[in-house]
Amino acid sequence: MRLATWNVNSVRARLPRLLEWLAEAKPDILALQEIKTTTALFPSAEVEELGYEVAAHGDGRWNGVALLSSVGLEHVSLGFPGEPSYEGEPAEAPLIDEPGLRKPETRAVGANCGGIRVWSLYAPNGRTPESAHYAYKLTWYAALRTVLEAELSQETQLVACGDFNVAPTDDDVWDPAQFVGSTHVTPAERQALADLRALGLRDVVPTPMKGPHPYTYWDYRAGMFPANKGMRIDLVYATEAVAARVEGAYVDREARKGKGPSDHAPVVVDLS
DNA sequence: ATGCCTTATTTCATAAGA
Repeated sequence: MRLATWNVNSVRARLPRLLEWLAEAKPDILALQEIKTTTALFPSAEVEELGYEVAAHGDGRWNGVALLSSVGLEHVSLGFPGEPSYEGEPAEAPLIDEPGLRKPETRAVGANCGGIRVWSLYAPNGRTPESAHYAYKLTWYAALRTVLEAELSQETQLVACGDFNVAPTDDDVWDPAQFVGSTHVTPAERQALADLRALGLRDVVPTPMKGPHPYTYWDYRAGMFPANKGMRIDLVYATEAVAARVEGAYVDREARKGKGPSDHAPVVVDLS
């Protein structure tokens, strides 16, 4: 069974490349992030034509996640219980019934696929450590931890994957000196990842395919990809039972090349 | 080395990304 995760940076802008990649890589399960469209406008028909069932969770211009599966898609969760909403300024998100509370952003979708509980996750960016977005990021991680802990008491086969927007170690950024004072590398963010691993989840580190670092993201600007100045922020966190099934894992950096790529590459994991 | 930002929208400018 082949499972993959890919931040596509707009599923509609990326549709030709997504369809091409699906036909070529043939994942059984694909977790998508930053679909940047609504659930209704997700190109489900095109994907279903390739044999996938689709669970999409998007609310417009930002964020949005989806799960594609050719091995079943059951018990779909759009978001998760207790998922926080961004409560800082500006007040962009729609209000829900309770005064002052906004609707959670579309950052998580879960489903049971081929005997595995799978989550496609898009963690908040955080912007700067001083920002309300950063506090929200840590709150979101704490809520995610609570939900995964509950599910792990029931499930042995579970994968939480996606764009975590945190580089687990200094080896996971092209130049740690460039990231001093930035998000993605702070002790609190790395602790949030460590707290997830402490639940019994293992970081399935992919093979880079080029160079020593399995980066998954390269900024569009300034030739960062050709220079291989990247970050490893797209992660696959798997239970011990799933990790024991891993036959191989790699970063498909070919998908980052050419015309109209996402700024992230897919992470592909093969399971027995 | 596979190229020197890209996306959707409140569109010809802006906010956000990480």
